[in-house]
Amino acid sequence: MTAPPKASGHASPSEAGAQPWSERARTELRRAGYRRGGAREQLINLLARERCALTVQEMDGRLQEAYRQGASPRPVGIASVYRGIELLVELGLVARVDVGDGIARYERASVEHGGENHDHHHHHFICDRCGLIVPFDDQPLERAIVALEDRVGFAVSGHEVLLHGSCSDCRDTRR
Amino acid sequence: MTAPPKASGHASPSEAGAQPWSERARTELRRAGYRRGGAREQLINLLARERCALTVQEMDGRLQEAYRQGASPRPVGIASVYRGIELLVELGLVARVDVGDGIARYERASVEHGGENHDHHHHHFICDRCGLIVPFDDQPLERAIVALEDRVGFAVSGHEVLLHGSCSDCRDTRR
DNA sequence: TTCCGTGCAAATCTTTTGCACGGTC
DNA sequence: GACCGTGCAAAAGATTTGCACGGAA
Repeated sequence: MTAPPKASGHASPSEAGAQPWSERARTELRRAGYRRGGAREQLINLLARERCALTVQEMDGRLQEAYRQGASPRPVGIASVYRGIELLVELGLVARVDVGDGIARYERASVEHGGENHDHHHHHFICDRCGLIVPFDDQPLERAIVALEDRVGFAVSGHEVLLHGSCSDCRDTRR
Repeated sequence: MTAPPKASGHASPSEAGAQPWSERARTELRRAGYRRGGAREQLINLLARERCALTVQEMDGRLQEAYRQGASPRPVGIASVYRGIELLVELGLVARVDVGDGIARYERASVEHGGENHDHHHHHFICDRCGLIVPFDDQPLERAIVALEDRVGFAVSGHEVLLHGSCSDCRDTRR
């Protein structure tokens, strides 16, 4: 857990309009009292570009490559990736997804507050044989979960559904 | 992935009757060609006793304590816990649950084949503030997932639902 | 000018692997 | 008697932390 520097403004999430995720992320960071920095900025841009979950290794790899191609003045350290991700998760801007292989993955969180602007809310199917991860969404499932959230005695802030099994390729190739 | 020693019998799951989980586990292990061993046996008994997810550290701690109290001739090494768990997961007898703190948890898997004997199938609510894990089950949710499983183009062998949020204690104690 | 954000390297923690011995089949 | 299962210790990864410097406010 990180201690916010000084937290100048109010802490409630902004109106969460139809603005792109990267804008929302920058706004929330500033609102929470964080300064702007090069590594964090590159991380946001990277996550904004991706739809589905990435590992820290993958993020680091892409940032290294961007550096090699002259896109940034200095290399982004992997520690900064971890620190940036941790912060974004704390602020609810990024969701962590554990598919069961012991490596954490992260993707931008969709806006869930108003119910509108589900800017790509989805869940994951995992092939336990080859590791393939396929995103999917399903409205009936979402409805069932929302209904359930009201019934349980907790303040639910997010949910995650994982389907494990075999993808079509692996099913055919019966080992 | 572990290579089965010799795999004497057929590999399909047994009829999965109303027998206790520990019995089923021992049967499946034998059926898959594995021998019986002290550490594995103690691990099965431990998991059979627990309803919800345990970390490897927790399992190891309880086995150490059992040893100190003379319940076993020699201490169970943590490597054997990892190896035993891996095997049980492979055979579908144990399910891995990742709640998002980077530490793997394991609990016995319920029988899902016939639909009967759901011997404690459940999902988890996680308090992201204090780490509390609360199991819950919900029939409408299960129905939605089963319906979805038929619709996706994969062979789904299991599913997991995680609700993140704040438990009543943490919600009251607004930090 | 102050204090935060960052890169680098070391430290920590979880999980895996190598090896030799004792037990199961 | 052959080969598997296990404990111990070392190794391998993933993630976190300490520290000094450059940049944002």
